[in-house]
Amino acid sequence: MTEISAAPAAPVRPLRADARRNYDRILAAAGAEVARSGANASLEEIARQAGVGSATLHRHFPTRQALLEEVFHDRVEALCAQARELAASDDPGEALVTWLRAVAVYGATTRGLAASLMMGPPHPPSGAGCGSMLLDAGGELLRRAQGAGAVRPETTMVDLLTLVNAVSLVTEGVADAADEAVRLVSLAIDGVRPLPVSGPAA
Amino acid sequence: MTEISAAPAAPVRPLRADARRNYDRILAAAGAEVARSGANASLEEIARQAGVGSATLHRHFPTRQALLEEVFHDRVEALCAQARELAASDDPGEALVTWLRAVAVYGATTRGLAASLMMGPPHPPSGAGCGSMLLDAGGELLRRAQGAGAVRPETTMVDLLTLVNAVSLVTEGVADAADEAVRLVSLAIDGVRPLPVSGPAA
DNA sequence: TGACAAACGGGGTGCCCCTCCATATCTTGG
DNA sequence: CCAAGATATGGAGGGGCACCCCGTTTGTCA
Repeated sequence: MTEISAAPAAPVRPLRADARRNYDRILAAAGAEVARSGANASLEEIARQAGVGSATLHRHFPTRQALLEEVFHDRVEALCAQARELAASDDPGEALVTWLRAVAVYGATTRGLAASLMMGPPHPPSGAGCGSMLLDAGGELLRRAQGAGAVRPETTMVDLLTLVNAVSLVTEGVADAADEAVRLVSLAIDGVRPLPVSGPAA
Repeated sequence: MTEISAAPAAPVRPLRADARRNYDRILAAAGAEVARSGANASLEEIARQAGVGSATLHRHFPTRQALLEEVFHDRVEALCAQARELAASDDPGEALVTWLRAVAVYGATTRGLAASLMMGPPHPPSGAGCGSMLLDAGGELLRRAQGAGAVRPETTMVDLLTLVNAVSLVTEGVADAADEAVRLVSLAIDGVRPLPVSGPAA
């Protein structure tokens, strides 16, 4: 988890040894710097801390988004793993809600993550980026929850994640970000109207 | 509404004529530029388009936030007016929801507004800024809705506006921003769980 | 109308993103 | 083991932006 694993899956040609070393250094520096300053951290500062020239950084990561994507890859993967675990739960409705809260907390406490997820193609993230990973992992949870009748059928994972991400984005950097995020997500999940005499999942 | 009205309420000394002219020009240019490029519009470009030096802009508006606050003042005031009208509705629950949707649409379609509202002091905006204005105006609606039993009593206006703002922020700039915003806000208001046989407001 | 407060804006500083290209470093076939 | 060629590097430079200093101009009012 703390180990930076390696370059992307199948680079047609393996990177030269020194190139790969720099790649990893940049990623490590970026992780630290983004944690400190958020998604707009200075790329030059990252290069400086990694001990490489700024050109090297730009060669490895053509866009800021590409860098962030890689920085957060492991953390997003962890969230996906959690989704897969929760998919085995015998209360699919609660499983989905639990996961959404977890995503919100992660996003609210991990500086830059939410912003990074919003950077890609407008909203339905397309490729194999972090957005799509979450979308896929969560999709399964949503399907099950809907199957169990715990969630309205017209709900989509895109909407849910957009909402959760919006909350993360807005609570990021606040003192008690995690609490705030959980509270807002819970509000959105439960709605603002009073529960009928006995709620569906009370 | 389209007229830029004047300098803030009570500047202890009235501005000199040329100063006031520049103030208004800057505000107009800022409105245009922010509409084009969002809350991060270049301040130098704004000064350029207003035909003033950048120092003049900084003298009138010490921070970006101060400028945005003034740019959006009228539009926020309009939303507050709408809130006051809606406060007379005989269905306080629906009135609140209607207003929240309106705020979301406004925020999603007015580039920079949502970002500007999030810039101030973390979340419970304090002073007499746009955030507080909305908070006050909406507070009345919320109180009535809660009085009518249409909204859970522990809900706060700060949370509601934060949520709505988050949605605006995230949908800003998307093609069908208004639709998207309304859909997400509605989702958050209604919650994700299926309605019981007959919903409270069906 | 003249003197003084008020306002102005050019230009400087420091930071940032991104690219070019002369140089240095790895890798591999002989 | 070594050279030739492919790869990778990073300093320097172009273009922008935010913000401030301070000599100059412009209203204002007695």
